[in-house]
Amino acid sequence: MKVRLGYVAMAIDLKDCSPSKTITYTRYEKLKDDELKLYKLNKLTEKNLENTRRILLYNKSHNIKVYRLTSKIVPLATHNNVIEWDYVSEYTKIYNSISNIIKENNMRISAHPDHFTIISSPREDVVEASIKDLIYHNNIMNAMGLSSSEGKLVLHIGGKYDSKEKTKLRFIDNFRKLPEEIRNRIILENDDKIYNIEDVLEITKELNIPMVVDIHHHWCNHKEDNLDNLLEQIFDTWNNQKLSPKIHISSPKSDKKKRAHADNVDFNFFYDFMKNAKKVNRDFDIMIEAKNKNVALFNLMENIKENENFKIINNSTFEM
DNA sequence: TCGTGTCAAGATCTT
DNA sequence: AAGATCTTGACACGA
Repeated sequence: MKVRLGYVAMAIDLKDCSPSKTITYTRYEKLKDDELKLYKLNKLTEKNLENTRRILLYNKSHNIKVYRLTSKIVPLATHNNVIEWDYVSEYTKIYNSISNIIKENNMRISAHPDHFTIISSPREDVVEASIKDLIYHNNIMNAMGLSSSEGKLVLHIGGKYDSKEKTKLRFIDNFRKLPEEIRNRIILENDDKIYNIEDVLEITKELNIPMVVDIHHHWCNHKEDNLDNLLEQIFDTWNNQKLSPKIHISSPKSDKKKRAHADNVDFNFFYDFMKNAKKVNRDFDIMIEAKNKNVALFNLMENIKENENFKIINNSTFEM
């Protein structure tokens, strides 16, 4: 069973390399005229794309194939009062360069629109804004040459609102109204408070889309502690996909802050899960969601090296 | 240049 | 009905 590790958004040891530089709306508003506003948006976007490119080159040199893009490449991208501008054709060159790095190195690139993007909300304005955000992510992925079968967007189900059951139905209804290209990108994740693995599986099976299980969220929010039965079902949601299954992992920060992410991934937390995964015995990828980002990945690999049950393939890949 | 309050966005709990 | 909290990296601003 071969497993690859990946990380989120930024490499913390790369100096001055944030791919999420931004401007607050308050400050944007204060800028003298549209020309200056546009200039500012352009400069930040260019920098973020360049830094994303640097990170991908870093990943290449460290043999890291799994990476999640930041959602903040284009500042204020979907803000209603910000001038509409073309953040794609302005930078064809750099998008193409990014695309080439991804293709040549066979990288798996995803994105995770943040918690404001909720298609199950009973509020129409929230759903509308969410669709706008999905379109933005889709534009970025297309610009980077990532097809719907490669560039996936991870979403959560949403809040509880009236009831979980009604919300699930609303999710399904609204999902079906989305453009096909976007529907094909969406994969669903269990959350740490409301929608557990069983809830998410119910929806992904109905919509025939993949599920990503977050082990930390599962630990915070579950009916059955045991993953044995569920993991195979979760991995099976990927059967008609080009990509192999993916899971998210992080470990609780402390006893008091169970839901917060720790700096690194606790090896025992990871190992407990891996024993479950071994029973399914299928190749998959792991997204590490720890404060120390890429360094947490390297730290975990160090622990893995010390354990005789694993065989190291390279900096980010191992067999069990 | 360093530290700290604030920031586009939602939802939920408290008051 | 309004405010605090969750969570996050980076801005904004003052010392």
